Amino acid sequence: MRAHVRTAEELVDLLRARGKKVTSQRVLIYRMLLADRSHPTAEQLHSRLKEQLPGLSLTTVYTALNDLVQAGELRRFEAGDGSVHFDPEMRPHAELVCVQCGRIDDAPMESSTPRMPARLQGYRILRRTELLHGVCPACQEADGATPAAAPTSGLPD
Amino acid sequence: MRAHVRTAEELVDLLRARGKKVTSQRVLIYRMLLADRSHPTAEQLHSRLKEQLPGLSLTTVYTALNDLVQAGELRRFEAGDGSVHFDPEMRPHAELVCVQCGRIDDAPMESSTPRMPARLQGYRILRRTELLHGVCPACQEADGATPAAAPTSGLPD
DNA sequence: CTTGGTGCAAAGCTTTTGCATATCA
DNA sequence: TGATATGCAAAAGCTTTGCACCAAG
Repeated sequence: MRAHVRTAEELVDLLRARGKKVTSQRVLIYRMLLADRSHPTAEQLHSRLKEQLPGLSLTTVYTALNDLVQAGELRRFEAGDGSVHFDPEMRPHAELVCVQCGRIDDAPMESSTPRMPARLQGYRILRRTELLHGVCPACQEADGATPAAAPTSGLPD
Repeated sequence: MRAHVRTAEELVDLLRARGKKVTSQRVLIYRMLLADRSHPTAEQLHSRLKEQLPGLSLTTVYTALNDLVQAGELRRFEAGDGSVHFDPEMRPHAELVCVQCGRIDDAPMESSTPRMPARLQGYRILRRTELLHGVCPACQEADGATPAAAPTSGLPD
């Protein structure tokens, strides 16, 4: 089993291997993706990329992203509020989604099992997505005065 | 902590308690929801309901569903392909999503923990959604001749 | 030169919104 | 009566599609 692409160079190889063309747009898009751990939406990615390549179209971003998802090099998930996000991290993990500000972090899925059975109730399981909705540290503070939410002392974790 | 609504009568009480009005549409919608374990989309629910109440509008279905979700009596989730589904089952469980036919089943989340920490990486966790994408039994058979996928003999389930 | 990619505009879907009317409390 | 719900049509937001042009192999 091949490891997942983690550098722009590997992405170029991947494109070639799939009979795709290495365009400046894709190199840029993929590079940005790999450098970005914020789980951007297509739209967010596009607006960031336009700073470097003003002519870049949203359509192009979509097709590039879709290609990568199909190639199994990019994870696509819906945050639960209708927004669609992309994550180049392919190792099993959960997504921490802040219901207030929309921020998303990866939760490395500690020792507690990445439990993904090969089969369950007759289904052949292919992949797993775990979303943990909650309130991020920053929003807890912003909510201010809620001492019960973010006390400095011992929490019933 | 109150148990979740499980009968149409309880739903009527819930409506009253929230200062809502008990309309024939809502009673019908809620009844249908409770009887349906197929994780319907708003559109599916609407088309089924129209058989009983031809005049029912999709808008009304949406508002009724949104109310229930807000009341914490209905779970809303995105299947991963853009479709949005509703599930009256509020006990913690995973969703088995067939990537071929779109069927969705609940996975009771056996003994293996409904592990939902109160906190994780500083986030205060409110709820958890687990999606298991795979191929359902029917589709495995339909894919036919794939003996490795759906043998008639002992499955390593 | 042949195939795939890009960019633009238009089409498609799903969900929400505005508003007049009907209904429940 | 007074407030909420309903239904319709229109608006919105996001993603895909059709097509002419461009660029990589």
